[in-house]
This record gives sequence, structure tokens and C-alpha cells, in this order.
Amino acid sequence: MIPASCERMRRHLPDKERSYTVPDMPSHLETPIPTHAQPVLCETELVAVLVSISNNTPHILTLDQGSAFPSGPLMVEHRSLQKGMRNWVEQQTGLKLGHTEQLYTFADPLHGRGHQMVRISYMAFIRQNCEHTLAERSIYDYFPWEDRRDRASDPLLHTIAGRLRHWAGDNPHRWQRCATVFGLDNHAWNDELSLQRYELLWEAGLVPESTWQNAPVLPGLRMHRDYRRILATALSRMRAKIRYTPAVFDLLPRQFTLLQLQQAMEALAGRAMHKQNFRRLVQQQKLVSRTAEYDSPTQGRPAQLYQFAPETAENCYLAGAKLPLPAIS
Amino acid sequence: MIPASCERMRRHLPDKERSYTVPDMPSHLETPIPTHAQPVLCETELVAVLVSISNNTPHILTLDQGSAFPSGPLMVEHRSLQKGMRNWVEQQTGLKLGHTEQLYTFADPLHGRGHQMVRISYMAFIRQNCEHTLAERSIYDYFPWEDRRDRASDPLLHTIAGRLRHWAGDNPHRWQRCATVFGLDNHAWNDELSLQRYELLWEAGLVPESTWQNAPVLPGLRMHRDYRRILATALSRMRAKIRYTPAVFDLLPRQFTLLQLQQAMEALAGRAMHKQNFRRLVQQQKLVSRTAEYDSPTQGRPAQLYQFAPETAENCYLAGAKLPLPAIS
DNA sequence: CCCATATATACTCATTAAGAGCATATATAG
DNA sequence: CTATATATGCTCTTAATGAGTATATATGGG
Repeated sequence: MIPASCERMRRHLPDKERSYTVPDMPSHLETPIPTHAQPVLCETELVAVLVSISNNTPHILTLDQGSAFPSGPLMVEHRSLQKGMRNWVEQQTGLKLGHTEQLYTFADPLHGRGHQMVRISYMAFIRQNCEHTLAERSIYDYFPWEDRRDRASDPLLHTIAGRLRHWAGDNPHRWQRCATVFGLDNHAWNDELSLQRYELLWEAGLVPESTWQNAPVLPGLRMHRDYRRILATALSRMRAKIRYTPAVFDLLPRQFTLLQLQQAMEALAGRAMHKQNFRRLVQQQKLVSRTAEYDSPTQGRPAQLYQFAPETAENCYLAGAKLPLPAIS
Repeated sequence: MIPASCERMRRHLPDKERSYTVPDMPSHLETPIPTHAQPVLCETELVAVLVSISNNTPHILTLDQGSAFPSGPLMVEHRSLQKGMRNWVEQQTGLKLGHTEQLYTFADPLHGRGHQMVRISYMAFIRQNCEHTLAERSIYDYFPWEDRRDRASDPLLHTIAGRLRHWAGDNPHRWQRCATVFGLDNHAWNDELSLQRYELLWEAGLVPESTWQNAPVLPGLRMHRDYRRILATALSRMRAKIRYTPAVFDLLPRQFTLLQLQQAMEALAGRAMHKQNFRRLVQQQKLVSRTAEYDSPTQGRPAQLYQFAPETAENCYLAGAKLPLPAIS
């Protein structure tokens, strides 16, 4: 049975982007704001999710034993939010940022202090092998169920399925949601749903940040505040982005082999791909051009080095061309 | 020739989401923030782009003769940004909101006042025929070139092409960009690129808000501040959203004919569609179910009324199913 | 020199989705 | 009874996708 504290948890759920009307969230029941209420001044914090690839796995740069992102307050001198974020990151790490995008803005009421904290999160890509002083952590240390490149995560998914079935109980709509989000019951696994999966686990009380008492929770590193939710947002966004954008190239070295490119895509998507089809499609799009150079391997035929062809970048982006993710069953 | 003031304009360009590294924006040339700088308190404003459909055309609800959106400051009492926005909208209009999503957060340095203004924009859908007191304005009054459902916009596009060609001059990369964004030279028109098109026109000095002197500009209503850019963001986002989300149903009446659904999609996408293919795909996805009722037309065979089938909503959203946009040449 | 190994390529084939067209059915107003 | 406006059914062609088989090319080690 679901304890009553579940309802309490529900009320603390962060705002969700729902793609359709949520009937059980009657906004007319909200307490109306008294008209004498005063607008407030806010502290504004810029949070940076810095993504890079090492060891064929997506990593983030963290502070405080993996539980925080680089961040800093918005200053008067900052001429835009993005520039402010870049300034803080440079100051803290000296890194140059590649593809950058705003993720989401949250409010955090600081009760009793008479003002709110607004937190604006960004995601930025960092080229492989850049030097910095921050600790790298695999994204999949935080969300072990999101890496489905091999069968290693199958037992975990099986555990999750069991817990969710228990949580769903006899609520068919709830189970329907679980099944589609986690690719159970004939549904296909959709890698872009990382955020929805995290939110579902949150609601089900299967992650430590939403658990009452000492209920058993799933493996996965925690973070401060709601940073883990920001990370889930980033994962969803980057998986969506690499599909119709040449953003991956900001994670790879300037020159790379097609296998490296494929492995980077696989690392981000958390899925293995069909090699021949991958190459076919990549080359169709003319996103890359071969260089004169070759990789120097320890063994085997040396791989041709390619580079990103920026002339076609705008082209690719705009024509809606996408890097293919031919899934492997 | 491009006057020097163009460079001045460029510096005021708002941050862009670029999908790849922009080589000509060397962030290491930014003035470093002095370490004695103080974090500041910000005024925070919540801005709402409220979208509805009337007359087979997407409209927005506006204030101040179409030049502003409903908005209000974030208050201490607001328990989240989205709830704050909903509160303001309800207070100003009494409307219930459908599909809601955060668009983007901007900063607006208030020089000399020692703090910044942070503006958080939301988009929300409003069901057809809802009553309210605000003025409705067609989105295409602001961006006439975005409505390509018939040949009426062809002359305008031709004008734009000429101006852009002049602006591009002998810079092939620049022209390449124009061609892909505006679907010139064999490129297909991509309706999701409204924001990129607006930004391009901004850079080219073809919209009044970026024009020096009395240079000739394109038709289209203006708005206060950078609200027109927010609207372009909203248009891009809604066009992207309706493709893989049942969000359209929050714009239609509870019961609708398939033709109404198609016309709503066409209105949002700004493109005409192939009727038979549209129906084929919509029904494949089981997104709608027929009701017992029929439309009462003035003439012709009465159309069957359908309703959104919410059981399959989660399904559709998550399986990546999409409402089809079969384009008509 | 030959071989195991790791990579790069070429080609085929079945299935499905998408774009576009033709034809017909059904109801209503006048 | 007819013009009109809608709803349907069905057929093509072409392109994209998923999956498989086979082969070529280079390297280091015996």
C-alpha cells in the first residue's frame, strides 16, 4: 500500500513540462495571491552542467564529491545570462565551452528571508582531453538504468519493473505510464525520456531524495538540492540534441575516426548501434570529410581520421538532417 | 554596403542557441569579472505567451495594442515559477491554461540601478472559444512570412530573398545560411525555424528593431522590448511540439472534426497538408476516438465529431509518435 | 611468410513510412 | 435532382530503416 506520506511528497514535486492537460492539477484551487503582495528581489544563481566524454562514457564536471555543479551568482557586470555563466566557468576551470544551451529556470522560495532564489541552469559541451581541475563523474553513476549499451543493466531494469509494478498496484493508468516510460510490455525503450524516468522514480519513492523512512532505493549517486533533476534534464536534452544537430562534434577531438564518432553517439544515447548503417547515414549527410591522416592503433588496420565539415553544419541543422541512431535490439 | 553601425547592432544581439561552436565569438576576449564584484538582487518578471486558435489562425493574447504580453513580477508567495505565472494570468484574464512550457530566461541589465532584471517567459495554450478580456492578435501579423499555407506569402518571400542576397553580398557562408533558413535555392522550407529566421532578419537589419536610420523594413507588427523575439521562440517551440506531442488538443474544443484538427495543425505549422494522408496517420496513432455526435454544418455532409483519447496520450508522447505534417508542395 | 586481430567497406534484402494521386460515398440546401 | 462540401477507400512510387553477409586492408607477432 502507498503510505499517506506519498501525497506529501507529491506536493513537493517540481513543476513538470506536461505535454497535455493534467486533469488532476486544478489550478483554480490555488490560493489566490493577495493584491497587497509585493514583488521581491531575488538572488539569481547560474548553474553549469559541463559534459565531456572520456572512456567512451559521458561525464560531468563536478564539485563537492560529485554532488554539485560549478555555479555562481549573476552579477551586475554580466552582460547576459550565458556570458555570466561562461565567466564563472572560465574563472573556476579555465575551460572553453562548445555547444551551450539553457536548460531550465527554477525558483526556490527562501521562506522567512523575504525573497526567492532563482536558479538558471545551462548545459555545455567540452571537447575531449581538455585539461581542468574539476572531478569527472560518469553520468551513468547517477542514473545506472540509463546505460543500455549492453545487457549489464538488464537486472537493474528488472528490479525497477518489479518495484514500479508494486507502486502502480491496481491503477492501470499509472502502470501504463511506467510501461511506456521504461519500455516495458512491448514498448520500445526511448532514450530521450531520461527526465520522465527520473520523475517517475521520484514519484514512486524509489530515489533517496523522495523516500520516506528507510525504504529501499535504487542505486545511483545523489546530488545536492534538485541538481540530480537538472542532470536528468540535461541528459534528455543532449540525447534529443545530437539527433538533429552536429553538437556531438563539440565533444570529440578535432580529428576523429568514424568509430570514435559512433562510440560517442552510443555513449550519449546509451544504446548500441549498427555499424554499417551508422556509417552509411553519416556519410550520406556529408557532415564529415576525411583528412589525410590515419589513427595510430596498437593493432589492426589504422582508421581513417575525419573532421567535422562546418560548411554543411548550417545545412544539416536546418534541413532537419539528423545523426542516425540505428538501434540494436 | 553595410554601414559600421551594423557592428554596433551585432553587439546587442541576444544570446543565441547555436547548435555548434561559433568560431567568431571568442569568449576569452570577454572582460574578466573583477573578483570584488558583488552578486546582485534581481527583479524577476514572469511573461506569458498565451496561444489560441480562432479563424483557423494562431493568435496570441496581448496588452497595450498588441505590443506586450500579460506579465507580472515573481512574488514571495509564489510557490514555483509556473504557478506564479498561472496566478498572474488568472488574475488578469480568468483563463485556464492548457499545455504550458517554459520558453527561455533573459537578463536585462538595468544600468545604473545596480541590479538586473530577469525575465522568464512561458508559453501556454488556451482552448478555442474561451472568454477573456484581452485583445487577440494573429501571430502572422507579427511574422507575415511565416504563413505559407497558400501562395499569398510568395511575393513577400521574394522580397526577403532579394534583401538577403544584397545583405549577404559576396559572403558565401552568409548566403548559405539565408538559403537554408528561408528555404531558398532548392532548400526545403522548414517551419520550425521561425526563430532562426527572425534572428537572421534582425542581423540583416530588415526588422525595425534592428534598423539604423530609416532603412526600409519588412512588414509585421512590432512589440515592446524583445517581446517579438520571445514570440518567435514560442512559434518555433509550438511548431516543434505539435509534431511529437498531443498538445494541439489543448487548443481545440473538446469535440472536433478531423478537418478542424487538420486546420489547426496547418494554422500552427503555417503549411497546407494532404488530407487523405493526414487522416490516415492520425487514425493509425489512435490519438482520437469518434463520438456519437456530428457537426451541424450549413451545407454538405456533416462531419463526424471526434475527441482526444487521453488513454493513448502518454503512449503517443512517449513512443515518439508524432502528428504528421504531410507537406503540400 | 603466415596468421590472428582489428578495423574499413561493399552490397543485398525485407519492411515500413511518406508523398501524391484517383475515385467514390454520404449528407444537405435549394 | 443537382451543386456542394464533406468523408473515405485504395493504389502507386519513392525513400528511409533495420538487419544481415561478405570482403578488403593494414598491423604485430610468431
